[in-house]
Amino acid sequence: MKHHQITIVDIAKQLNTSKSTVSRALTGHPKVSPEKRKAILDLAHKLDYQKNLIALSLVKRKTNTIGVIVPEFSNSFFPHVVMAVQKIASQNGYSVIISQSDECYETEVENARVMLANHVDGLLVSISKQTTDFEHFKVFERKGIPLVFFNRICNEMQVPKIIVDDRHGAFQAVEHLIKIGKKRIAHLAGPQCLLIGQNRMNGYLDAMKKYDIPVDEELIKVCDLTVPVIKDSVNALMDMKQPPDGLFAFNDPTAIEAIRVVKSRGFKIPDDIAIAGFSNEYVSSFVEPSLTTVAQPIDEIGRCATNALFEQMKRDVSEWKAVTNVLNTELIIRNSTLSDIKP
Amino acid sequence: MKHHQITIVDIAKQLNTSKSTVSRALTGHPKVSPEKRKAILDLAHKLDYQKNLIALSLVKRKTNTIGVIVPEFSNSFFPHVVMAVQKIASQNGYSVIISQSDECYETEVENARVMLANHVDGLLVSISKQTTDFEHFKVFERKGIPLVFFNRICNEMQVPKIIVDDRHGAFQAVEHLIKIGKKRIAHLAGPQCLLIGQNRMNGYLDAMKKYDIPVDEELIKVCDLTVPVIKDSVNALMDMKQPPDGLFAFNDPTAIEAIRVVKSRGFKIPDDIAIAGFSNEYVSSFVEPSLTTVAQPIDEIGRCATNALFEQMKRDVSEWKAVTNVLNTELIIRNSTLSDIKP
DNA sequence: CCACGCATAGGGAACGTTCCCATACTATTT
DNA sequence: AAATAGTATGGGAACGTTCCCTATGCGTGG
Repeated sequence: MKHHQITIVDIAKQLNTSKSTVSRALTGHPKVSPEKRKAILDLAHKLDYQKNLIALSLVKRKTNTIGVIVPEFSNSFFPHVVMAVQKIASQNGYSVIISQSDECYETEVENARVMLANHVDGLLVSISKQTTDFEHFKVFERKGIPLVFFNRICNEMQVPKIIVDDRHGAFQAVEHLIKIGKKRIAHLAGPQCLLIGQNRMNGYLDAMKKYDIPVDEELIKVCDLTVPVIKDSVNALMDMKQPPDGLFAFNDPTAIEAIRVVKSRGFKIPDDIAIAGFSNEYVSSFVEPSLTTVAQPIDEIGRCATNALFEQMKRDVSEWKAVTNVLNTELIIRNSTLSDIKP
Repeated sequence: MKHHQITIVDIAKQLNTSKSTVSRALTGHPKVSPEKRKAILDLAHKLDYQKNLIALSLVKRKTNTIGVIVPEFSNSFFPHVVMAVQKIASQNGYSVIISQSDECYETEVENARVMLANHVDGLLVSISKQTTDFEHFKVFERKGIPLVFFNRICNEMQVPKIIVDDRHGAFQAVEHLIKIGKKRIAHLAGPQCLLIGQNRMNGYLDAMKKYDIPVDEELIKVCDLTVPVIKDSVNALMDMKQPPDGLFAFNDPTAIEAIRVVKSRGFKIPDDIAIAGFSNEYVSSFVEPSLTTVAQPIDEIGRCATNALFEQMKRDVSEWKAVTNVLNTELIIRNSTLSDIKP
């Protein structure tokens, strides 16, 4: 015994009218007599009638759904961005389909395929650390589906991008390390295929250059964001004859892992080595010592990206804009770079 | 100039065949000649053909989508559960629509409405702290759409439920406080409309009873999970003539807030007051002192809930089961209840 | 009294797919 | 050689909605 869904045809039959009239009444079309409208609305309510958005999507060729592809949910950054996205989307009557690439290229391609098959009206993407080919996103452009990158962007595509000023943020963090008197400053760099990896490294180099500190290649370790590699890198740094007295990490999870290693080896933070991260994860204010970091305007990133997407969706393909929106970062100084700890 | 979507009809026309044959070739139906199949598959690939899942959903009356409604994403618990859900869903060829109620009843009702309109094939729910009426979920039962509650459940509905043994977990935490010698143990309780609020309170009472410690009503403060209320409650406790020497909090964020207040007033943890939480948030191992807490099997909750939902979806409405799956918790002892801190 | 305008209502195509049924053709069996 | 079985193919309904087009009925002005 199949469950029958109530449709406008059912309502029409019961009221001896046509599905056209019922449709008009339900969508608030003016040309329908008040009595009939009331009868239809009442019956619809009584029967728990729910418009079938699937059918509507088919005929309108528009799903009122946007997709979001992010690398992962394990840190606080992306869930918080998604929160902001969902808020704006639902204000505009849109649903959100979220998927995670798990930092894996193949999964990302599959995610994109699912988004396409589900006919999202627009897509927000922050790419995985493995992604270097963008064919799976270019399909969207060809099909006329707007795309907006945020945080981790694709440079070779002409679409709106929301990023923070990673280079300047990194510069600020390293400058701060220099200003508190550190000389040998190491950098745990992120994947260099990610633009943010390059930019944060460049910020590091900018600061070193500005203060005439020679860059020691040995002090720059490119990591892939996995715990074992971070551990090895930090151990290698601290094993040096002249270990670093300052450390700027690609992001907070990396910095926190570095803190763990450094502490377990008996070094004092920040006196032996001062450490700074990037992204101001929720957890960063809680670690011991609390982590100096570069904060990103998470809500604003989500809002800007979603708004940019909706703007794009309103426009015809021929009028698509490709502005890159660079948001400001803020250096947050905490105990991992402050020697006089207040209670 | 509208963007035209490639359909099976386009492919059929180009190859002088019918849409039926194209459909068969694309779905892997056996009765199609090898040459024709190859020609169709090749052309489909060449044209970037993407099956329209919307049309498919309409004809199959099945969307291959499940919905998830959670209270919020601001802590790590729900995002991690959602990760597990998505993993299993995508393994089964299902997409996931996620929405947050923001702990607000009205938003939850709206979320449920959207899920219904999008015709999800099943729904996973953890209710908001305000929810006491369940009409918006009962509609799903009436429409034959399976529903599974997890973590924060609805007792009055006969559907599968995945919970942890909150009562026993709370008991373990409080027993631990008693065993390390604490006598005046306070409880920062959660909303009593939530079953987990009641159960954790009961676990607290169980432990007190077992060890013949009289319960002082003044030591039980019901909170609503907002920071100001937690602060006030903790301050009130510490202002008492005889302040508590142990504290069991409804969840980790509450416990962490309590740690902040207690520390800022100059009390020593755990010597003056030992503190335990519930849920083992990611952040809890990083706070100073690290927090003793009751861990929930996050992945398992997500997996069990999703599997239960898929089981239910396979069955006819008349054969729906309503088993409640109670998962075990684990007490994790950290420095907030350990006086001899190792380096 | 008839033509006309206007308001309301109904019929039916369209959206893109699947799947049942019918048809045409080929191969097998008696 | 004819009947039969089987195979590949095409036609068309169905899913639930919107919206264009047409029909009906009514009142009004010439």
